[in-house]
Amino acid sequence: MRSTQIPSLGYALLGLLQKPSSGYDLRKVFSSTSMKTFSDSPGAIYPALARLEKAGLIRGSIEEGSGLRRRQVFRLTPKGLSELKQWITRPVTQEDLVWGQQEIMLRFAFSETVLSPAASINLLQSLETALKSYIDALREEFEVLKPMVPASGRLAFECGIRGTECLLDWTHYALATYENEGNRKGSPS
Amino acid sequence: MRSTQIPSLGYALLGLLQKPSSGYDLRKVFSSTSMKTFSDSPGAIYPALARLEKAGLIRGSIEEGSGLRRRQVFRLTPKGLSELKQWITRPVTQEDLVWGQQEIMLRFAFSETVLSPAASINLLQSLETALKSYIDALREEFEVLKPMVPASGRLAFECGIRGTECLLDWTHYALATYENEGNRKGSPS
DNA sequence: TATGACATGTAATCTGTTACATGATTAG
DNA sequence: CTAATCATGTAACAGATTACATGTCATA
Repeated sequence: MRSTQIPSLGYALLGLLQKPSSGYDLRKVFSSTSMKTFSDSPGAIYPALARLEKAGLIRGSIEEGSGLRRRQVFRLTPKGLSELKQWITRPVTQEDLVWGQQEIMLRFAFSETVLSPAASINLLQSLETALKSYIDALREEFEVLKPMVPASGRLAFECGIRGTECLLDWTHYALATYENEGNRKGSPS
Repeated sequence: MRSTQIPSLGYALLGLLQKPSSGYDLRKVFSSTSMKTFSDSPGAIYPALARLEKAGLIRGSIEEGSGLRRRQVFRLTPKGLSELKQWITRPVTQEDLVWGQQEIMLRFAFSETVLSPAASINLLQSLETALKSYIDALREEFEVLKPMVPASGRLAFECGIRGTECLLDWTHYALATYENEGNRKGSPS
């Protein structure tokens, strides 16, 4: 019951298309950088691009400049940019956390260039709020679960809690980083 | 290119079927506990159970005891138990880490009851090794990436590194826990 | 001119999601 | 008797994976 109609591969593509790219370029990003969580297979990317184009979020144009091979370069449309902005701006829900941090991080990674540092800070604050109540919920569930499971089960659950706490620490670190940057800009050099 | 033919829902079901359960019981586990990452929808679970039964890994039998409703209870077959053991015992690869910690934690959570505390310790040690080299790889990639991306991109990447380090800390904590338990059992009370 | 890398795509298949359908039992 | 809940499923569809197909260009 995710509130999204576009799967996260779609948003990853929209985000990367801030810089116009071909399908092949995008595949290389997925296979070479540590966005390997996304598939670099043509059978995933080309259909996804076709869907985005059909939805009017991107626009492909065949590039025939300097004796190159046929290469279709995709660009964000205004509609696509606005969809991307909405996705980033959306408040972080408990559901987002349950389902995984990956998509939240993707939103954050794109937030600064698609919108602004202020938007990044907003997203971090929203994440911080969601994390705090999520950690409380996990701790409560842990108390209930503790007597019912073997040591490995308890430890696995604790791993989840620790990971979430670690993410919360990171949001504080990230917010501090933005504050320092703001000060450096704001104060006379 | 995951080395698994059975999707992780299948293994989650096998693990839970250490205790014989109906499809409905299993759905309740997914919806009520924090295994919400798995779908609790009948359209996922019943077909998955049917596949496992077809593969000979579980066996369903209709329970007609005390005027109950029709209820099919599934049990692990010897083949299913052996498949489950193999899945847990498999060494942790870099691929497993890229794809997400979730499945590794599931393996660990089941390890103690399906196999033994010794198996849990083995899995932790395998995870530790994989994490160390993965963290090195991430750090290297970070150095390359750092000058090319905006602050939010750098921070998102750092979040990944920190999360992985946090997981490594947890493996040490978990190993220490098992050592203490071993001592308590081994030493005179 | 043949080989391999570039670039794009399609087809078969599998899994999961959503929504609906079925029947049995219990509570009011 | 009727409504709600238990328990099981199915059908239609979306998306990903794998493997294959196609054509272009560079180089040997």
